[in-house]
Formats: sequence, structure tokens, C-alpha cells
Amino acid sequence: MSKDSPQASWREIRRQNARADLLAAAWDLVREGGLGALSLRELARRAGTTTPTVYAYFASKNDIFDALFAEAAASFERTNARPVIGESPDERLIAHARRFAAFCTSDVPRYQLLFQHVIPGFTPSAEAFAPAIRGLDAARRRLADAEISQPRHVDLWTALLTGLVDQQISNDPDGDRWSRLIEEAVLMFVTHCRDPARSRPIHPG
Amino acid sequence: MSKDSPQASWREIRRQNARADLLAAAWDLVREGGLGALSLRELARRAGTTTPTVYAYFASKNDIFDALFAEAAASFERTNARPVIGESPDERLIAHARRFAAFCTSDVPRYQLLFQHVIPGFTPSAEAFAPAIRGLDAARRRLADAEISQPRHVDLWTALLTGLVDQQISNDPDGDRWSRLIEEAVLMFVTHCRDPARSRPIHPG
DNA sequence: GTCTATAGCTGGATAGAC
DNA sequence: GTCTATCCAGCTATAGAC
Repeated sequence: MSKDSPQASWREIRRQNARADLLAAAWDLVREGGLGALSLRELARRAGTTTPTVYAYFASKNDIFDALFAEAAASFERTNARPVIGESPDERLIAHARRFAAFCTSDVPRYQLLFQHVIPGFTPSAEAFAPAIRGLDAARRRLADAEISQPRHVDLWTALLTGLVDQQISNDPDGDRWSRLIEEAVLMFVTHCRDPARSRPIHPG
Repeated sequence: MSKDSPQASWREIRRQNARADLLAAAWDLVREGGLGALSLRELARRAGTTTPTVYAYFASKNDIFDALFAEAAASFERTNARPVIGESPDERLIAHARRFAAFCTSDVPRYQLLFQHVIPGFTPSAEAFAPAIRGLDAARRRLADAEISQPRHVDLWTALLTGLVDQQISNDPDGDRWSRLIEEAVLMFVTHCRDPARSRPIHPG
């Protein structure tokens, strides 16, 4: 097939580079002004081109968000796949939680795109979503390694971590007022999960 | 002063009513389409008037957001001030957490306006903010009643609750997948706060 | 205070030349 | 594929008549 000829693949590489340049400019834009600041005019201007060229690489603005989501999800999967340092399962869980929080707070628009659903009319495609699912599965496996596998405990885990991250981002964006509570929160969590009877329901059902 | 004459105060009441009508229409709008869906044209249309009339009651769009914020903060304060049913401090804390979660999930845009900072260029005025502060102080007092008063535990409390609320809103808006974990989460929390040595830091500082 | 009309701008998306 | 030029819709906000 002619697509495998050297010339064609060279062109393909060029094309991929132009696409990557546009996406890089898009990340710059949203990191400076939030997800709402992504406009095709400004994006084209920063990439040194014009809006019709943008449409040569992306079908629509939401298609750009989808590509950004895919990159964010891939980063999330890579981050979660890296082995974590710690001698005990609990230490590894703490390190894992710290890494997750750092991933989120270090790039707020990326976090909002991945985990909050704040862009009206945008839903990520299945392909873009897949790595995010795998990243969450990695988190589930790490919990299972610490002998925490009940579904409701997994949900409590995600609520605890995203709660800390959200408060950190919303109320102390340049500090560590909530980030520094991660170790205590994780230990509270694992202690509870291993001995749930200690905090017995008041209204048993 | 002529402002106290019957006619003037009647006019003042009319004026306040028109303002209230506009705010009610604004709430309808954001409840249907999110905070981003508030446009002055559509707001005026729904209130049966036109945009210049809106500007007779509000100086700007952000002034409308400020009025919405003030109403939301006042609701929050009233909700938190109501006594809570429960025989023990823990039961009252659980009821309080349930009420907070219900307050948030029952009106997502109100929650986003009050607790997340998602509107570019808008910061609530000090007057609008004051009742929100008092509402949070009420929460602090309830924690103190349960013998939880360390600042980092208060922060952990807000993170835990907003985490549950956020996950509920973002990932299961019509269900109770995270809301139903409130009691367990609160008991985990109070158990930890009363016996923090049980979940001892791995790296003591 | 309320209207008509519109200024002035920004947005996404496209037609058509090259 | 990349450009110029433009369409069309939406927005906040205001001028000026009544």
C-alpha cells in the first residue's frame, strides 16, 4: 500500500507533529486560563496558524477536548502504572495517594477534564476513556494488595482522595493545607476497613 | 425623609419584588443549564422583560451572581442553624452530614456557586460571603460538640464530606452510591479523631 | 423604569482561492 | 493543507425615546 511508502509515512509524521503542536498549544491555553479559555482563534494564533487549519486536524472543538482527554487519561495510566515505593502495603498506599494528589494538583485543568465533568456538551469517546478506566483499575489492585476489596470501601477511597484534592485546589491552591493530611487520612481509612466493627453503625440494617 | 412615606416604601416593595422575580428566574435558568447557562437575554426573556430592565436592578452579570451567592449562603446558614435530630453527638453529626449532603446534591449549581470557584472573574462580595462563614462556624461548633476540635480534623471533615458529595454529583447524579456511605464515613472519622494513635503515622515527625 | 435598537465584541464553523 | 474572508449566532452592555 502506498501508505507504507517512505514519502507517505514522512507526511504522516509531519501531520502528527502539526497535530501535536496544536495540542501542546491547547494545553498551554487551558493551563493559563482554565478549560473555558480554549478558543479556536486563540489556539490557532498561538500555534502560528489559522482556524481553518485547526479544522484540518480536528473535526470540532469537542474533538480537541477529546484529544486532550485522551492525553490526560494516558498520563494518568502511566502515572498509576509506575511502581510505588514502600515496604508495607500501607506505605505503598500512602505513596500511591500522594502521587495521585500530586498528579491532580499539579495540573488543575487536566484534573477537571478527567474527573469532573464540567464542559457542557462534551463526553469523552470510548477510546479516550479506556486508559482512564485502566488507571482506575490499577488503583483498585493497589487497594486489593492492602486487603481492601469491598466495593463500598473502594468508593469511600475515591471520595476521600478526591475530597482532599478538591479542597486543596479550591481553597488553598498554592499551599498544602489538605495535601499534608493525606497520610493521616489513608491510615484512618485502612484502619477502618480492616476493623469496620470498631465504628459500628448506630442504626444497623 | 420621603423614603419613609407610604408611597415610597410601596415603590420600594415593588422594586424588591421585581428583583426577586429576576433572581427566581436566574435560579431556574442555572438549575436547568448550569451556571454557565445564565445569560442576560434569556434571563430577561423568562422574567417577561428586557435586558435594560435587568440593568435597572443589577449593575452587571457578576452582580447577579453575587446576589445568587448571597441567597445560597443564606440558605446554607439557615439549613445549618436548624437543630439536628439525634440522641448522641455522633448521631447528630451523622444527621448533620446527611443534611449537608442533601443540601448540596439537591441543587448542584447552588453547591458549585457556594463551594467550588468555577465562574471566571467572579468573587463573591464580603456581604454575600458573611452568611456562608457563619454556616461553616455552625459546622465547627457541631464538631466541637462531638469533641472534635483540632483544626486538621476540621479540614479532614470538610474534605471527607465534599469528597462524598463531589463523587455523588459527578459520577452518580441520580443515585445514592456515595450518599449512602455517609454514616460509615462519619463513624470512621469520629473513631479516628478520638483515638488517632490507633492509626499511627508510619513516619513520625 | 421600561422599552426599541444597536454597538461592540467573541465565539464556532465554512466557502473558496491557491 | 493552508490561507483570506466571512457567515451567523451568541454575549454584555448602553444610548436614547417615552
